[in-house]
Amino acid sequence: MSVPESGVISLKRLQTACESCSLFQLCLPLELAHDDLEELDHIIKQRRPLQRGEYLFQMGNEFRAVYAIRSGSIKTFTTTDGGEEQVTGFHLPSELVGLDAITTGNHPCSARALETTSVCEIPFDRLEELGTRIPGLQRQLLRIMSHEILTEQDTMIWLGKKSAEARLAALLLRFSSRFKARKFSACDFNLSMSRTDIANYLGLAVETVSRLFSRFQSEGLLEVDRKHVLIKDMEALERMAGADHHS
Amino acid sequence: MSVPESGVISLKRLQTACESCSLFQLCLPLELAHDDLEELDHIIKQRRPLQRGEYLFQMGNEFRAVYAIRSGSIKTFTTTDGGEEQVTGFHLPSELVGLDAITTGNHPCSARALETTSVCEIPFDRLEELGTRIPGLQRQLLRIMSHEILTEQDTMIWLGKKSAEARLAALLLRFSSRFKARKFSACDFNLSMSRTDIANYLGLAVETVSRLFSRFQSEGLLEVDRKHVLIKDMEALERMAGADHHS
DNA sequence: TCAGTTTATTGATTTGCATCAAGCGATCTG
DNA sequence: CAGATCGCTTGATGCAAATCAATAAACTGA
Repeated sequence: MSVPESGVISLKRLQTACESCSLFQLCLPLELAHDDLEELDHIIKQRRPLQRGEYLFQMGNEFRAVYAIRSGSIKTFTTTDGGEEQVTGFHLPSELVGLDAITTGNHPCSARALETTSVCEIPFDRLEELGTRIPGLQRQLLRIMSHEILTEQDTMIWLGKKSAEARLAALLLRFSSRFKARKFSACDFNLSMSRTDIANYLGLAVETVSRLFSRFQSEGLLEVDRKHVLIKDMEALERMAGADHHS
Repeated sequence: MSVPESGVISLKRLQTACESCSLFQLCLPLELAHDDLEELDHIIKQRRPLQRGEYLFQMGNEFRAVYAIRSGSIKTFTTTDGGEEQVTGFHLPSELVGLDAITTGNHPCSARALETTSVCEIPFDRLEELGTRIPGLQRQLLRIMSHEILTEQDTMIWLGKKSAEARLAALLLRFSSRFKARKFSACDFNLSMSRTDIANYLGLAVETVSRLFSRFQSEGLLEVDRKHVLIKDMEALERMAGADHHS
């Protein structure tokens, strides 16, 4: 299937996109009328796929659009004063990236492809305008943002209250449930990001993450092979992820 | 000034409220027309002030409204599986509480007054409906949520990458700039929350926070007396807050 | 295909902060 | 007003995870 560098995608293609979960987060729970769907289609642009390491946008760039991931994966990160990188999130197909830029008008973080990644661009001013005419769309946008706040609160708890093993277990479970939501296997998936990125996101050292993977494997909780993970004892992981730092 | 237990507040009162910064976050940047302001007024309800320790809402409660703080302060927190409390935020006058409940329809955290606190209740369904008619209002709502996401990303960086001293310094600076935004002194303010709450929020032990306050004072960075803080060397604090964990 | 680079793993050592312990002032209560 | 409880502070000790160090394995590109 050939994809134009940038241009309106057909309604048929949008529907296919929804089905293949790529626009799931914004469209599916909405049950949009045919006309609304067509309107939404007209403002969405398909972009040339990004190669591994390419930037979707960089910190400080002007905010014009949000992006729905169709396939592949993205990491977002900021660069601190000291030049250190802090990973703020991993983003999978169906999810929306860039919503944290609304207030400031500039992207507060950079977004980079972790593998070959295909995204749709949704100009924000047009989405906002469309939202005033399609109440369900506006509401869904608020929902998505509210959900993002929730996820981040969860992450804050990991970082503040949980041990290294609990954090990694929790992250793996989060991935698992996100894959499951897209009807993929919940136990068997690939990590497109490096150990360094995982460690960075979890506020740990690479060595610690590496050791934990080894330990989880030796304890029979899972199998890891490079980027591939196979969860063998989901319940044990859940117990581990739930445990508070000291208890 | 007597306040009805629950009822429509007058337009005049709403304007006063905006001026006194209590609805700042939602109204002020908006420059609403007189008619719009009146509409907004009709959906806002003044609630009886909360006493210290009283709940505004509890985790699991049905989500019906967001709350704008007029005076006082609120802490939000979740309770983990192990019964441990995790403070997720401190909320000052002019700020909105409860936006994280939109997705789920139930409050994911509890909100409790840290001191005598007066709030306005804004039924969410009516706010949403009003937003479809006043585009500026809808946009402001998105902005506020986006800003909340940003703040939390910041907090995640504190927890993941910063030393104990950097975290406390950063929190004090955040308070300082929030007070300043409300045209209060940026250097001289009261902390309505306990050391335990601060420690909890920052992912530290109470003892560590206490030691840090003592050290900051002995180094001449600030003066603390019970709940009162006077920042004496803002730049040193900024340097401290900016430093990465290892550098 | 082979040097050069990046990424992952494992071991030894250090350290920042939690934990344990004890004391003190303030507020509560019968 | 005495005893209990709570919030805060300070000191001594222990441990989880960072850091340092070394090697292996996997990519990179001429």
